[in-house]
Amino acid sequence: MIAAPDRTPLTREFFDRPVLEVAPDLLGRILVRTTQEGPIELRLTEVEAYDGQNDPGSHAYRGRTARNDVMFGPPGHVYVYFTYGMWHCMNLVCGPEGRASAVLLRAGEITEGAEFARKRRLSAQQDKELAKGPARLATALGVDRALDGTDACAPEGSPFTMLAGTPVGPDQVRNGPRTGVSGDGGVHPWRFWIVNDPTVSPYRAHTPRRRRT
DNA sequence: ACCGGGATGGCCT
DNA sequence: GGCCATCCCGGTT
Repeated sequence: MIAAPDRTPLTREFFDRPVLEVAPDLLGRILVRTTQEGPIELRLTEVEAYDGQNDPGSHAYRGRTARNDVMFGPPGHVYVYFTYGMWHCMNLVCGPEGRASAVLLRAGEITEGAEFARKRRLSAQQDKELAKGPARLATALGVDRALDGTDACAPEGSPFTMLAGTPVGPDQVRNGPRTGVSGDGGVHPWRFWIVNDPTVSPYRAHTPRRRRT
């Protein structure tokens, strides 16, 4: 018997904890993204922690700006950024307020509303690729800067709702260096994923862009 | 598995 | 002014 996922929304207190506690605890939880067409549900399988303090990899490392403003606000809200001229990625702000820590949502399994996600991810060959990678995840869920600052501790029917889902035990969690983070040298093993999950994105070390010829 | 190209905003000098 | 970015994709080996 497999217990049905718990559809109780996560409270703000859940996010008002140190980011290294929250990040692994998010694995197996369910993000509901309610779009115009209908709800899409994503079971989180891979995340990364970013701490606003003494973390050169964090967008908040050099202080508060218009772009990262939401990270400095209350926990449980969504920080969306735009990168590489093409992509959006989404984070969940953690506590305490003002510390500017956040969890990057790197991958997940679409458990509901895949028909809506497929329309945004036409290049995906299989459903397990729909949200395999942070920009793919944001694309599948129709997330852009317009949703920056949205509360994820909101009732179902709101743009975002985090549900308790089915947390995974410590034996199912693995961790390692963060992906694509410059200036980190892999010193922070702050990437967390569910062992052997097919939706987890492959590890890529950071490679500096070469100038266009 | 491993490349290279794509594209633009943010932030530092 | 100029670098580089919490990356993806398609082609090739």
